[in-house]
Amino acid sequence: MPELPEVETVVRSLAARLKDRRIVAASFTSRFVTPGNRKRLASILTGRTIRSIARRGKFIVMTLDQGTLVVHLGMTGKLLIDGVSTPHTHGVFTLDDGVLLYNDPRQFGRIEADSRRVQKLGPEPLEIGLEEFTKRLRSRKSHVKPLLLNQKFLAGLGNIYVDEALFGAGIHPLATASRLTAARAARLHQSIRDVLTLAIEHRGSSTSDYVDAHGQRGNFQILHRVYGREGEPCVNCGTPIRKIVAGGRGTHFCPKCQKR
DNA sequence: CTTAATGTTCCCCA
DNA sequence: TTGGGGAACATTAA
Repeated sequence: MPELPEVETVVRSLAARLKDRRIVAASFTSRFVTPGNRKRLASILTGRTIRSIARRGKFIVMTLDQGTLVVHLGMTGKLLIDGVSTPHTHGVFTLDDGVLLYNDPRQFGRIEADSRRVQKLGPEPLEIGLEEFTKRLRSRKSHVKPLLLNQKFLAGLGNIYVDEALFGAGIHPLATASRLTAARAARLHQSIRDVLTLAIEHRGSSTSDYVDAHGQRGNFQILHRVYGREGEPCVNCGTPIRKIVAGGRGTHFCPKCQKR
């Protein structure tokens, strides 16, 4: 479900309902989503008031009157306001007004009361300036696709938006980061901003089961230009979109428009 | 039955 | 230390 635009949409859809709500009870059932002492986590959160909710990279960060609640949605995590409990509900936050559920079939997500993982993140892609972005690219010899997936390099991009951003910039996913010209680095910087901004406007991509906190799907998937379009014609040149594996992930690109 | 899926982390090797 | 490849983690759908 979750890359930067999806997490941003979830945060926006949660904000008004969660601000100043008190957690009157919490319970957790997954040893993967909530590693360690689940009862202790529940007791830490019980009685706390949610002061604010924000996104950092792909993390949802709730600032409490005491401490912090950090949620990562993994691949299939959902936070649902007043949702219905299912066999995949692994977290229940009973609020003074309503209930917040955490559903996650694959259990790759995490619910934690500390922000150590958030502090290791690289810069926000919508905030970093061109100069700093170019400098960071130049210092890395890796292929550009796995580099953009690295959350320490840049926080928030995932498999869909890296493929879309590289297409927008005309850069091959296996291009070497340090060898990109200044002009191509600038195109990439702008392309990342454009694709993320547009995806947020369209409330994220629902390629399979992503929904926001009210169960509403996103619409950006219909505007994908390469992701999930293997064999279909490139929107620019008509060449069939190719799919390879890069950085261990399915990677979609136009072999004619994207140069190494 | 096999494969792939919006993610992260760890391990092995160069 | 950097970087690539693969596996692991759980589950579902094609």
